[in-house]
Amino acid sequence: MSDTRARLLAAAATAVREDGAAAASARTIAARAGVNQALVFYHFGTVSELVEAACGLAVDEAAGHYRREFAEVTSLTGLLEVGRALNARERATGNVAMMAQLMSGAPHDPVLAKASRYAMDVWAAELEPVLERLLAGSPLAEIIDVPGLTRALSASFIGLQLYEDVDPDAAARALVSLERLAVLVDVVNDLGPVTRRAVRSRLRGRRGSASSG
Amino acid sequence: MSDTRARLLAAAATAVREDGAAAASARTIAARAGVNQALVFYHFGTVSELVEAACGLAVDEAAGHYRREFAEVTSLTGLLEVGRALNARERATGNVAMMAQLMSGAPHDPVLAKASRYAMDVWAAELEPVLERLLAGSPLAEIIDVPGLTRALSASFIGLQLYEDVDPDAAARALVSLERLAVLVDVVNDLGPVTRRAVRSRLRGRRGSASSG
DNA sequence: GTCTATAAGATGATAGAC
DNA sequence: GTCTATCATCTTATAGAC
Repeated sequence: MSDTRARLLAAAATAVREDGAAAASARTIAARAGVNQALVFYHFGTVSELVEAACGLAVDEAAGHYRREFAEVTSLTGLLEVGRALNARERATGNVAMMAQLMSGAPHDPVLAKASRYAMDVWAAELEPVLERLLAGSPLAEIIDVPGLTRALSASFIGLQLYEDVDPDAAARALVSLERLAVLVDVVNDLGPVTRRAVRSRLRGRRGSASSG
Repeated sequence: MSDTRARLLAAAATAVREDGAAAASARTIAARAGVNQALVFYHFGTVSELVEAACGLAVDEAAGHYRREFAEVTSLTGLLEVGRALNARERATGNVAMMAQLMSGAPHDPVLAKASRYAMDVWAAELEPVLERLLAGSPLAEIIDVPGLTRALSASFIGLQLYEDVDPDAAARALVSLERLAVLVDVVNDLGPVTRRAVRSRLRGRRGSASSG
């Protein structure tokens, strides 16, 4: 890959992270890359397509880092700790902010919508099999839709990232409380036979009650 | 309040909802309001300040609608149903999309950050006392930080709103799976004395383990 | 309070020299 | 592949007529 292309891709990801999707123009990106503005259009056609390519690469790289760690997790508590480290690292690198910016542009830019969808799918593809494995055989398996929960978690972290720029203290507290909730799930998941049966029968009775009335 | 001011406020909220915060310029807002572009600056100083005022009003009005319903809720399942109706309605009116757009502009615009914080605080002020009341005396009260959970829920819905424009089917599934999780919390909350004690002791043993390990 | 006109600048995108 | 130059259009914001 040509040097200019690579520089533009790196600069575009940084621009989205630091300036936001709305301010990631051909000129600001090119300035970051140290190349001429017209090269954005020569190499990528439109600004959105450059951003799409750049964020796709960034997401691929980021998600790949955790494949091995995810594979080694054997409990929900363990997943929680990997998740905590992952979240801290990705926030520091700005990848979550990048995804949040991407998604905020999605409603009015089909190319950014496509890029956002790809990003969410990549992360979900990493997380989903882990959750599937950890919840197998649990009383929760009957009520929890793993693909759905995977997406809910991913989307929640996007929302929390945006909240962090709005009210850092409140966002940090919110994150901790989500982790507490995960501990609850873990506890229910690991109950002894008697308690387990009690919870299970209650879950059965309630299952879908929120949907049906 | 003058007619022009009111028209600009209504138009600004609509512009943020439908065009996105990035495209909500003085000209697009004024065009929606049917007034001259210069009046944005005469009445509100800057575009951001107009947007802030408009979204503040929209949030006040939206949150107020649910005060009575929230007050009448007596169970987590009941809260879930109010939440379901609330979510459906606010999505339809575009208020969640408006908040998401507001928050996406927050990192690079202090005025939008202030508006976002206000919006989150208004909703949290409605939801927090309800959760506090419903969880009082529950084994969960020991592990759940209600203010934190309130913010986590609010932020999660922002993330889910953004996800909806990216992948509607996946977002809908994610929402359902969050509701299922709420049923789990409700079940644990309503356990009989024996099961309750078992869960409680396990929660105690685990409490904070995610933080300390 | 509302308008026109305008300043000063940013934007996406293209043409054409090299 | 890279550059300069340019177009048409958009932006925030202000000055000043009415």
